[in-house]
Amino acid sequence: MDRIIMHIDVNNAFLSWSAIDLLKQGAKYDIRESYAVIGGDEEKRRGVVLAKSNLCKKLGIVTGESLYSARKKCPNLEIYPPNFKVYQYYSNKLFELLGKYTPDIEVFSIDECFIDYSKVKKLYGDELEFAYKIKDEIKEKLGFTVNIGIGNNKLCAKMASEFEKPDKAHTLYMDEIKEKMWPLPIENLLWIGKKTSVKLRELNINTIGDLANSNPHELSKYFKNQAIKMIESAKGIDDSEVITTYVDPKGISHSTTLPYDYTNKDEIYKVIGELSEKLGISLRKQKKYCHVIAIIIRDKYFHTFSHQRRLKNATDLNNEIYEVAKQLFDEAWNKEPVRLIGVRLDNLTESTYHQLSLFEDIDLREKDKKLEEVVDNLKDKFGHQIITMATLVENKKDKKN
DNA sequence: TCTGGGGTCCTAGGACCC
DNA sequence: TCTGGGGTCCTAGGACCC
Repeated sequence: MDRIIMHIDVNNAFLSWSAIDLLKQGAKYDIRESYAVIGGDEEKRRGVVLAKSNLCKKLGIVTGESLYSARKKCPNLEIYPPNFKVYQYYSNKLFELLGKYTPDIEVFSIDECFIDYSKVKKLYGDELEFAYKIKDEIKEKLGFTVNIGIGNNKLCAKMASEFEKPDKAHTLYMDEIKEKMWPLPIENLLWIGKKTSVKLRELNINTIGDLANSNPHELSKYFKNQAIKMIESAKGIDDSEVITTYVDPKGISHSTTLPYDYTNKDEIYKVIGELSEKLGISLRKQKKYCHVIAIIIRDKYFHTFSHQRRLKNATDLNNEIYEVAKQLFDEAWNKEPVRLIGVRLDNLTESTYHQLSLFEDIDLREKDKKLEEVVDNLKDKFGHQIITMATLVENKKDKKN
């Protein structure tokens, strides 16, 4: 039997959710109806568009572009800061509402999910009617609009939700692919980004239909193994499952764009310390250990590179992460001023017994671990500012003196 | 006052082993 | 006295998604 999959996608999520929140706080008008974007702090050099209103979209403003460039397209642009607590609140509300109808939901991101409707069709009947009902219920109860796409697999459902926006439901069944998907420009196809679309257009493949009908052998010359997958996508083929259970992350990372380019090693170490500490806390919260630590550096020329190392012994301790990350930084740094610094933990595993290296002091390690657990608890109770790693405290002392 | 932050997956090349 | 070949693990980088 054919599967029926739904993709639910909040229209301009961050902007819509901020709009509702601002109205609640007594705002005079709805920023969804004006030339507004949600954007990062330009003073901190995080000035990019995170979400835009439909009016801004019409002016060609896209997510991810700099506010500087967005303002050129719209001189009176209104810029609002993101509020992630509010976003998480409305995201939860959305998934709660959907959860009343079926537990078979794959949360794909903060504002998107898939539903395997095949499993509940007997209960709720025709999928398109159901989609309309749900989207109206969301609008009425939560105050924002969604698009719903329906297809025989996740790919088609997601493609369908991208059709006309906002506040719409669309179908893209297998027998509608030719008519509804093939005329679209190649850029619209999922997994075909900027780089790939440029190459495809050079090969005179301009629409999704062109790609679907291209010669796999010929295309393999340019895209190797990816070619087959690309053509399958263009034909609307996708057998990936809706995954309704929680999937552990394979790695975690934190990174930060610095308020100005850093050249002083101690200043950079301090940031690495803060990032390591955050990572250590979330690692211990998840009861995980990491086997690989990486440092990510972006220099003032926007050149981004990384350096990683597999550990002999997996760790979940701030200080061990910090020490390795610092070392990796020293090995990788090209001495150019640093714009962004990041730390990433990979190859996460469930708590594994710690294999002691020959000269390691087991008591010392146990003490470290106990200490960090105590600190975690204190932070939960009193907030983050209360305790920082010894090195950070020392840095602060140095500054005072 | 140009260009966020957090992920996943894939590929290529080198090291190492049999 | 002229260079195998397959498999696995590891690292770096790139492309894509939200």
